[in-house]
Amino acid sequence: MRNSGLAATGSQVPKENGNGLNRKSLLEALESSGVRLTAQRRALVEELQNAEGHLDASGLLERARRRNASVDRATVYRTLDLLKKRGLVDELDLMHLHGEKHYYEARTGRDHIHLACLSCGRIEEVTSPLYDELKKQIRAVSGFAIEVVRLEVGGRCRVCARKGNLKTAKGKQ
Amino acid sequence: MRNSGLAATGSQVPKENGNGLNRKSLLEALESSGVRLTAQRRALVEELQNAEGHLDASGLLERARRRNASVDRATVYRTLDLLKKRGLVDELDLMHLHGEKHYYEARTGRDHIHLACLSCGRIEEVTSPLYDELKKQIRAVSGFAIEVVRLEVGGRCRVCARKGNLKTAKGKQ
DNA sequence: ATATGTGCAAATCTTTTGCAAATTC
DNA sequence: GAATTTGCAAAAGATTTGCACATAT
Repeated sequence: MRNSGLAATGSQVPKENGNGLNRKSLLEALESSGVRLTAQRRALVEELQNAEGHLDASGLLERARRRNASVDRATVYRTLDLLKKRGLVDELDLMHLHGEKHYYEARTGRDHIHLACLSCGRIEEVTSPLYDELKKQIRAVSGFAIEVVRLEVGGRCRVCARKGNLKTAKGKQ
Repeated sequence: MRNSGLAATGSQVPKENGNGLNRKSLLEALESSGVRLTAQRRALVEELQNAEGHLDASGLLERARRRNASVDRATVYRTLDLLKKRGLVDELDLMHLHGEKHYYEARTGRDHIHLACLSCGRIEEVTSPLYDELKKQIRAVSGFAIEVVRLEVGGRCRVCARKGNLKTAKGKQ
């Protein structure tokens, strides 16, 4: 079970941006498909791209407002829509650990699995060849043309499991 | 890739209730863990158990009201909370095909994957040994004590993919 | 008698929408 | 100048909460 190809990274750490696994940046992907962006939208896309970890709409709004205080949340949602329609971001719930909001992340690397600790709220990410294989199998057997896949796990992280922590992370962040 | 152990069922068909794969009913699970239910809650649990396919909160409310017209939605949500806390239901989003509501299903069988067709809205379910293996691997490598897992796929079903259908299922149901 | 569950109404939270003004092509 | 984008305010949709009353132990 060791050395299975599965790789894990904590999410407090900046996302690996530009290592061998990654494809294009969001901006590159948009431009190369002929989408013209306003300055406003470019700024939003950049913030999302540069974010460490997962951003929700209001987090993205907050960051965008540091550049331009007059950005409105409607613009954030409309820009996220644009990215979603093009399959450039993944939309996550992180097991509703912090209410109903959605989290977004640039889809510029390899698909990964999100693990949410129900005790401490920590989010971990893992990739696995088995995951890719499973997707292939689903495609083959169901005939589905897969466009998005989301695998989320809830439980207790190694540390909390050892401490015997209760589930308490459900409070608002 | 054939005969891989992966099994698929369309969700218009009643859930397999009582075949070899299933564990206990929700009621059995609750009673055997010493939970006492009011008539109201028992009715809700039964409706959820008997539902074909996936129910959202208002669907559950509607069914419950056929028995007792005075049930309130708050009671539905409170009962669902009870079940969630005990890990007896799975909470799904079905790729937000119909807005932000959640869908619930009794967790009395084997974990399965949900495939949502973004064109026609059809939901299919598949199980796969690979899925179980992947969960085992995640557990082994991350150290997570896994309590819930949710794998959702969005795309176009075999029929819509063949027809070249566009994505249109996003309208409210 | 004490604790728990229920209905009702209001509140909350996130996301979406209509519209007029501003910006872009 | 026609089409798209923006901010603002209001609306919408799902879920949660406070509270007085009802039910259960």
